[in-house]
Amino acid sequence: MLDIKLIRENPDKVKAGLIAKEVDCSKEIDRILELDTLRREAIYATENLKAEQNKVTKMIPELKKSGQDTSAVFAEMNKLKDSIKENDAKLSDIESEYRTLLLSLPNMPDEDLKPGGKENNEAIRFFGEPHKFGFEPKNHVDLCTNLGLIDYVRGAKLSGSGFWVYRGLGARLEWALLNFFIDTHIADGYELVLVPHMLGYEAGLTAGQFPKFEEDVYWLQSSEDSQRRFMLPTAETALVSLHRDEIMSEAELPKKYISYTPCFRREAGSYRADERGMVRGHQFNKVEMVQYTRPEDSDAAFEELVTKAETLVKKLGFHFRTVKLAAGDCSASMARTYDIEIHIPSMNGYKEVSSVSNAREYQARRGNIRFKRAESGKNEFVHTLNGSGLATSRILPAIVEQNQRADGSVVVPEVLRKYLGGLELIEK
RNA sequence: GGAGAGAUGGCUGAGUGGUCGAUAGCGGCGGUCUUGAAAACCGUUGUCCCAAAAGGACCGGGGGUUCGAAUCCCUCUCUCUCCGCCA
Repeated sequence: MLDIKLIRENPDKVKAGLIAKEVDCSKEIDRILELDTLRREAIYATENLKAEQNKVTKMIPELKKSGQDTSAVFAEMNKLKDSIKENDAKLSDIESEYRTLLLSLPNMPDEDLKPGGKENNEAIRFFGEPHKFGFEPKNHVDLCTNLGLIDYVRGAKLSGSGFWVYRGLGARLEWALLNFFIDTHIADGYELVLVPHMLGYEAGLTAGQFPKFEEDVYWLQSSEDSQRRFMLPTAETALVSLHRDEIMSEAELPKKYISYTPCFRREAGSYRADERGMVRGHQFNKVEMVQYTRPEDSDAAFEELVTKAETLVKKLGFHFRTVKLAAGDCSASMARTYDIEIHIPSMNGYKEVSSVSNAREYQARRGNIRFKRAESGKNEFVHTLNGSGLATSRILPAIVEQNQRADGSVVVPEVLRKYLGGLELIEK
């Protein structure tokens, strides 16, 4: 959620910022400004009436005590009550439209981002070189199937397309990756948190998925609306709500969390020929990193998260590039995002394996997540940041493709061997 | 699943219709005393709306009764206890 003061004082700047993000919210913003004025007028009117009511209410016991006739006062109060009710109703209409619109606005992009979409993304760092093969490399679907690591057919049998089954060494390799990630993060001082995989509406609202993207997640049916839950699309949704409606002390910041969860996404209509196999499923495993920081610390935290993700990719032996996303390619809630992409031979290009973002105050405002500044005693919104560290569903195919040998066997990355009983080679 | 009891400020816990935004204790902060600390004593200490003052709102959420609600009624959510069931 954006700060209404910013919108009020600088509507053109906000409009321009969102246009850089390729979202034209000018109409919404104009309406928000109208509603903001109406809202404040209504508050003023209602509060004056309430003040009057409070004043008279205080006098009534004394009038009664002194035996005076109170019926005229009561009649007057009834009239007051009616107009208060009327005004309150008007105010609540205004506020509900106001709030809905305000919640629908995306975050403002950082000023140093290039405007526009994907085409303006900018690779800012490279590490290593794309792997070269002395033979015709196979794609990960064939490799995984031949080696018995992934069972695509039975995945589809169980749950339809977009699902797969990890089997045997494939399952163990997946688990080894998760363990490697988790151990690395713990060593870096992050707290491991295991969260529910089904979340209530408020969590989605805070993270910024709702109200706009309610259709992107899987909802669980329930007869009671208040009990309605969805399967989390990323652990970020849970971790960002961990401190919702809390005021933290300045000393406990930054909060550094990691969580492993499966992630559930509908991915409606997004299949493409080059996204076979495990690149875009409805369920995948991910270790997510989230930080809550003071505003002045979030840039450094962002760099820390990017570096952490890069280090994991590096340790697995991948060539990668880090891409600074243009404003329009950052997701709605985020002020800035860097993607880390690795080269997957069969996809003949780079695929995102981690996405690190700074939401700045956007999520904190939605979820009312604050900290008390020690010096001033004032409450301020925290900044929230998140990053994948990492999603396995693209790492495993990448490992298999990049580490394949001519005979179809796959070399296990060194950092994973200790999780696989020292296994060095996966072969048939 | 059945029966019952609760939800009050950072915590504990009073308050059952009229200066109650709320008694008290603990904790926190500031001070006195002390070489320093502890103890003791004194003071202070919630959040939000509004540019601010004035004012208003907030005693789990929502609704109602009343001139007036933390207090009465309805409803939802959550917590606890007992029984049953399951792991």
